[in-house]
Amino acid sequence: VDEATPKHGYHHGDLRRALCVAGYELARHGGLHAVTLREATRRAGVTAAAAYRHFSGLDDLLLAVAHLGLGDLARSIERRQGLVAETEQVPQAVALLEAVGLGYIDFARAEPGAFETALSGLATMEHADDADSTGDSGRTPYQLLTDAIGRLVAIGALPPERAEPAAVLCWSTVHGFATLAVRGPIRTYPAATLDALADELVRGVVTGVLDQESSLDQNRRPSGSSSPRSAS
Amino acid sequence: VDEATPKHGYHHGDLRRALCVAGYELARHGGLHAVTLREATRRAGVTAAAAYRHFSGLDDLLLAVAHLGLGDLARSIERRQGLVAETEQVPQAVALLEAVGLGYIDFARAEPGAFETALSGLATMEHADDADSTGDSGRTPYQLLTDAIGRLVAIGALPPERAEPAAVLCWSTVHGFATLAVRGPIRTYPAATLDALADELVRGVVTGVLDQESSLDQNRRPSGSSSPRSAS
DNA sequence: TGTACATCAGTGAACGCGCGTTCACTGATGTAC
DNA sequence: TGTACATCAGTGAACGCGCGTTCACTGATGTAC
Repeated sequence: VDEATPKHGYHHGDLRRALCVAGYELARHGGLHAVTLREATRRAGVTAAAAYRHFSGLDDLLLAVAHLGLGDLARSIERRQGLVAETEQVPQAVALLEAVGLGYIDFARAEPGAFETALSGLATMEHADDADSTGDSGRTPYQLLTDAIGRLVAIGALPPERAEPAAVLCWSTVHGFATLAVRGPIRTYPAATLDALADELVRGVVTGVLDQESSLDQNRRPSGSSSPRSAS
Repeated sequence: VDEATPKHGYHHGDLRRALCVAGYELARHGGLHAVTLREATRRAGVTAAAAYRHFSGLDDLLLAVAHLGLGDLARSIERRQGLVAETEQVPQAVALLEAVGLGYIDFARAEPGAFETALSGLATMEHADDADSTGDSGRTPYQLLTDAIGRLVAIGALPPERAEPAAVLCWSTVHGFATLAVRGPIRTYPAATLDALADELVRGVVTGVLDQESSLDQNRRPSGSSSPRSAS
């Protein structure tokens, strides 16, 4: 992800790459909305039409930019996981799952524009097998999440049929916090407060997911479990 | 929120209202991005410049549209709260808080475009005291949340100093799920599955928030509770 | 009650903007003989 | 090794688009006498 090194090989060298990087920079500073074919080509020192040699159109560039964001998100998670100390099997596996959530929140707070772009729904996160969308371990953010949960299943801390709902619940929780911390009402909180809240949130959801009693008996309470639809 | 009833009183009747409604309709069908001064005025059967008699510009209209969305969101929450059966103090208060989350998720799923617009950060949710942003009870979505939590505090189910973090955690969790259910990876899940997941999620977070043991001792585990910043 | 006037909501035309996309082109690169 | 040629990455000009915003205007409304 280094800039303005045109390493001439052919005409431009690797214009596709340069456009991706320029687009990603735009995303970082102005969010999804700021990523534009014309501005990306301008940054790359090239005519707008040149982009069409490497992308089918704007959407194609946006997708590539989103993949770059997912890669950085994966690296942010990997960094947190790298800090997990070795200990007994279960607590370590728990810590690795918590690191997924904490790294996710780190990235959203450090790079709100890139986060917004990566998670805007352009790249369907599960199927993002693009090389750019993986971290140093070669895994996408989603794979890092499912791997951490798979590990808990493997050591018997989570029943296999709970793996998928667990992934959804963890991801929802962390994603919501990240969103609110970036452009929601808690964006003005001091960083230390957000750190503490993030820790608590992540610990809470992981604990909840592993707690059989609260997660297995879905019909615990008789009050309406179906949903009234259509608002106003 | 009815359409095309110009109830002539002055020139147009109430053009400001008509433009809000037209803009809200655009938001419902196409999301924030689809709300445009020109299209809203077109829908209202009026020249684009006419909007400037009632709004200072596009942002002003967007804010008004977001407030309408918050109002519908509040009503969606109130609908869920209306279904809560009378029972003992604590379980009823718990059910009222859960209803906030469930109504929030209902609204996001039923009206994704309106949801996106209302929560896009235009209206700072806590300070949205506009009349349009309140439900039938005269309270905004945020007030409905803090009221439900305040009730738990009042009956001694939650220590007062936990009220604010509890609000943040509940909101984050529910908001994340709503986002992922609307345009995230679980948007393709069958409705019944999402219903079940939403129930589980909401119950889980409320339980977690009320569970003193997991929420009060913040330094339970020694592993890093500060945060490494800056990604990539 | 009727007329003159001030107000002001909505008009219609125009502005500049940046965008995505197209097209015939040019000129550097790599290849065939 | 040198020349002729095909390839194709990037050019530059142009297209139409819808947007937000401005401006002098008009004509209906409400008010003062």
